Amino acid sequence: MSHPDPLFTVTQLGAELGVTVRTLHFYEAQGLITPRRAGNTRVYSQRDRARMILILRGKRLGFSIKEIKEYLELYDIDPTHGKQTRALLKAVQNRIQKLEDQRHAVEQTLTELRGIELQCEDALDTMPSPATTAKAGRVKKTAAKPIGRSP
Amino acid sequence: MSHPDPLFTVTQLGAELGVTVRTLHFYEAQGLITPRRAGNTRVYSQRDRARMILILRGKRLGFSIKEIKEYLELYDIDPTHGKQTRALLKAVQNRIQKLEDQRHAVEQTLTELRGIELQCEDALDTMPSPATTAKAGRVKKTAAKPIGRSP
DNA sequence: ACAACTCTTACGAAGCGTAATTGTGG
DNA sequence: TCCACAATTACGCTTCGTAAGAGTTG
Repeated sequence: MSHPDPLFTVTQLGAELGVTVRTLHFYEAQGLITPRRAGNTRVYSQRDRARMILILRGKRLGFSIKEIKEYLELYDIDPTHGKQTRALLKAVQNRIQKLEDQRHAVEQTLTELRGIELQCEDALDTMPSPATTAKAGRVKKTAAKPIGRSP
Repeated sequence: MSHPDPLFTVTQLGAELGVTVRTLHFYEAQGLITPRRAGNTRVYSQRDRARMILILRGKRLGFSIKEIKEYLELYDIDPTHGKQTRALLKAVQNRIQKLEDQRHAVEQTLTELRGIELQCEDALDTMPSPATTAKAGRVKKTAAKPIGRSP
């Protein structure tokens, strides 16, 4: 019962959580955490640390600072955590939808990029080598056009 | 032979390419396009239009303005388009790598989000309904805790 | 005196959106 | 005179990184 509430300095908490001091300051300025002060110096409690962990998790999952803040505010106010859970569920489902869309976009872009990759390689094959202006065997004359015409 | 080089105004070109006037101005400020001027008014040529199409394609594929600019500069200078093609190939391969990484991250995040989604639904089931403080049958008492413990 | 922190203030970056204000041709 | 479009200037948004300058504590 000697340490019911260990405290941290910015640098300590930052090091423990793997974020910079600037980040802690920033989240505070955004109203996500409100460490107490010893005079002018910030002092972080366990509760601040816990909130930071929630915040960082939210970030990993792609939520914005604003979204995370709203969530935390619900969390603070609603004692049953009912509205809070429902809000979170909605947010999570929205996020899932966005990520699935994004996955589609990534797939499409990858496909297109691989096409261009092939065109480039093909063009380089059908081209005299950098210093060897004419010597190597040019094999196939398939029109190269690296970019710009196709789609 | 009446129209060897049709010209456009900002609004016209913007409409045709599906971008705003602001975008055209911005790309010009970034040095990607340099339309001529009729007095003070911008006049876009076919060449400008062609460059814009290249630019927009680059954007679709996720390249930055700076990358696109470098590419266009090579394209302007190198007559054989050799260095240009090799540079493009590298850039494309880098981009492919990044997108594959991103795809991985998206998959992971989706998995985690679906887990949280289930936890939320579960918690809401195991919880008295919003106004019906106690009446419905609470079935399973699986610890709910929507977020925060199971990093 | 110096190292090691801490604090505050503020510009930078990416890619335009969104005014706000001022022409200008018809 | 009024409309429609053109131009310039510049702040806003997001999430911190990166100084810069100043104070403190041991």
